[in-house]
Amino acid sequence: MAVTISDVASAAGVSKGAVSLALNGQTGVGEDTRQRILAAAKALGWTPSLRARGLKSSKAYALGLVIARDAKLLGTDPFFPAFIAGIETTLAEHEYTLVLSVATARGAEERSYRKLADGRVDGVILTDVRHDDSRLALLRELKLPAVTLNRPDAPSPFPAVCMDDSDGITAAVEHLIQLGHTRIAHVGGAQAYIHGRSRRRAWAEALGAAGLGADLFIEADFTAAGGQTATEKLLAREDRPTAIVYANDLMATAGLSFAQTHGVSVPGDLSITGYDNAEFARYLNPPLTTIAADPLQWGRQAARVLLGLLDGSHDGGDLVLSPPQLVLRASTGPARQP
Amino acid sequence: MAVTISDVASAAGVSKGAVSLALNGQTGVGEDTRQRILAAAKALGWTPSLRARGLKSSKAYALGLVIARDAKLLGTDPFFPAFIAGIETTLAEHEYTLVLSVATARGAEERSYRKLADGRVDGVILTDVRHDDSRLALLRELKLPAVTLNRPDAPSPFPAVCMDDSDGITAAVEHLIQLGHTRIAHVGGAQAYIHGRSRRRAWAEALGAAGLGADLFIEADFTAAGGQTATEKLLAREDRPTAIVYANDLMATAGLSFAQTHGVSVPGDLSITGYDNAEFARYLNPPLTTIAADPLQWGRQAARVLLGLLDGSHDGGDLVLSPPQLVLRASTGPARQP
DNA sequence: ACTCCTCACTAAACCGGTTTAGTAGTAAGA
DNA sequence: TCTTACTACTAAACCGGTTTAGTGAGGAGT
Repeated sequence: MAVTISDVASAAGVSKGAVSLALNGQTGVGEDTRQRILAAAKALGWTPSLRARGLKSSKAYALGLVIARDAKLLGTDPFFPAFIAGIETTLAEHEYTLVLSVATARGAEERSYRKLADGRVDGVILTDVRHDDSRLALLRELKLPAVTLNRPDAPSPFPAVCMDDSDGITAAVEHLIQLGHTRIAHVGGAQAYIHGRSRRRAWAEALGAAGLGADLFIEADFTAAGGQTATEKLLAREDRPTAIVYANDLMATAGLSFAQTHGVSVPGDLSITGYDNAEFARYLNPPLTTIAADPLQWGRQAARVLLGLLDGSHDGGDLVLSPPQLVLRASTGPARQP
Repeated sequence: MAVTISDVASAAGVSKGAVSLALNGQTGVGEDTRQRILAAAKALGWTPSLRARGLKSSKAYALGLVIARDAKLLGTDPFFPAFIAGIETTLAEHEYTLVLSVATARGAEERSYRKLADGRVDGVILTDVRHDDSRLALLRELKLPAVTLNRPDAPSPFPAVCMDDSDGITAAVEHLIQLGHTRIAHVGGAQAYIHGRSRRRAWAEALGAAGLGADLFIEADFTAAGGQTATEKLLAREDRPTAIVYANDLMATAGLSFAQTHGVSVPGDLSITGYDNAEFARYLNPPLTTIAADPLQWGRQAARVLLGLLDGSHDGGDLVLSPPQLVLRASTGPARQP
C-alpha cells in the first residue's frame, strides 16, 4: 500500500480531489480526465486505503460476531460454520467484512465486545441470546448497533431475526405421540439460553396439549458427555421413557450410543430425535430423526438486516424466517406395546 | 464514539498531544497532569479510535483468514472452529482481531484476499494449502505477509507452521498391519490439497515398508457422500479390503454406516480408521479409531508466528509442532483369518 | 549573570482519503 | 455586451489520532 492517492494525482497531473471524484463516479471531472485518472490508478496498482476512507466516514466497513463458547464445544456444533457462511454471502455483495471473536471465558466475552467497539466494527450480530442477557446493556453502553437471533426475553432495542425453534420440537413430539409414545423425555440444552428454554417449553406444551405430563426433563449442556449422562439417568428410571427428544444432534448421538451399548434397541425400545440436522446424523445407525434449521439463511438475513439498520434502510422491525422442519429417519419408531 | 481526543484535551485543559502522551505512558507529561488527563478520559468514557491510530501507524491491527470451502462441507469439519479458537487465544493477548472470510466459489477466494488487502488486515493465515497454490503469487502481488499451514510444495517466501499428518497415518497403517491386515485401503481427500497428498503418501509408504502394495486407493472429497461412494466401490471389489484408512472422520462415519447396513460387520469383517478425532467419533458404534490433531494449538501458534513476522521478532523460519496421535478405539480389530 | 539543560507542554504536521468552498473558463440568455 | 449558470477543476479543511519541532520556565553549572 505504498502508493497513495497523491501518487496517482501527480501521475495524472491533477489534484487529489479530482482523483477521488473520478474513482467514486462523482460528477465534477470531465470524461477524458476521468479516464486518464483511472488509467494512472491502474498503472500504479492503486486501491484506496480503507483505513483513510473509514476515518473520514466514521465507518469500519465491518460487522462483528462474538462467539462465547467453550473451544471444545465449538467444533462440535454445525451451526456456526454454516451461519458464518451465510453472513458472508451477504457481505460478499457489500464492501463489508466480518470480524470474528471467540471468547471462551465469560469475562473474555465482554472484553471482546469492548475490543470491537473501539471502531473495528459498525455493528454486531448477537447469537446464543441468554435469559436476561447482560450484553444488551453492554451494547447500549458501547453504542453498538446490533441484531439479535430471536427476540430476547428482556426488552431489546435491536431488531431480531427470528427462526422459531418451537415448531420443530412440537412436530417431533407430535410425531412421537402419533407413534404411540406416552413417556417422552427431553434432554435440553443449557436453560440459560433462550433457545434452550424455548425448546423445552415447546416440548412441554406439545405434551400438555396431548394430556401428557412433562416431568421427564433433564437439563444438559449441549455436549456429548452431557447427553450421555442425561440418557443414563433417564434409562435408569422406573418409568423409563420410550422416546427422548434431544436439544441437539450431538447429545442425541451420545444418547444413541449409550442406549445401544446397554442393550436398549433404537428405535425398538427407544425412539430418539435430535436437532440441527448435522451432516453425520444421517450416517448414524440408525439414521437420526432430527430437526433441520437453515443456519445459512439465518446468517444471510441477519447480516442483511444489520446492514440495513446501519444505512437506515431497515425500519427496525423483526424479520421472521421460515421455521426448521422435522426430518424423519429411522431413529424413531412405534412405541413397543407393554 | 462521539467523544474524541480533543474533547478529553479541552476537558483536562491540555493539548491533544498531551492526552496522547499520557494515554500511552510516554514521558513528557507530569504525573499530576497525567492523572488529570486519565481521569477526564474515564469521565468522558473515551477510548482512542483504532481507525485514526491505524491511519497514522499504517496498521490494521487485524489478521485475515480466508476459508475456501463449500458451505455444506464447512459445518461438517471440526477443524476450523477449533483452529479459529486457537487463533483467538493468541489474539486475545494482543490488540489484534481476526477478519474471517468464507469463499464458497473459486473466484470468490481471490476476491476475498483482494478485499482484505486494501488495508483491512496486516497479514493472513493460509490454510488448506493446495498443490501449486496460486495464492502464493497472489499474496506476493498484494504484498500481504502470511504464514502457511505446513510447507507448500512450491517455493514459498512465508514461514510455515507445521503439523505433519503423515506420522498419524503411518501409525494407523502400522497398527492395522500388526492386527494382521494385508489389504488396507485408503479413502483420501481431494488430492489438490497438500494434506490430501501427504496422507496418501504416508499410507502408501507405510504399506511399502511392510512389503504390501498400495493399490487400494480412492480419491474422495472429504464429504460423507464421497466417503460412502468410495466405500461402496471398495467393498464391491473381488479383493475387498479388510481395513480402510479414511482421510477424515466424516468419510469414515459414512463408510461405517454403509458397511453396517450392508451386512459387513465392523471391526469383524472390516476395520476402519478416521482422522480429526471429531467429538462424535467416540460416540459411534463402534467408537471410531482415529487420529487426533490439535487444531487449537495449531491456530494459536500460527497466529503467534504471524504476529512475530509483523513486528519483526520472528526470524522467518518454520515452526514444527508435535504431530497428531493415533487414538485407538473399537472400530479396528484383528483381521479375520481366511 | 550568563549559558546550558532538562522538563512539561503546545502547535502544527502528518497519515490517506473525502468533501466543501472557491476559481477560472465557457456558453446561454436578456 | 453584460449578467447568469454551469462545468471542470484546485486548494484546503477535515476525520482522530500520533509525532515532531518548538517554546517557556526553572534549575544547575561556571
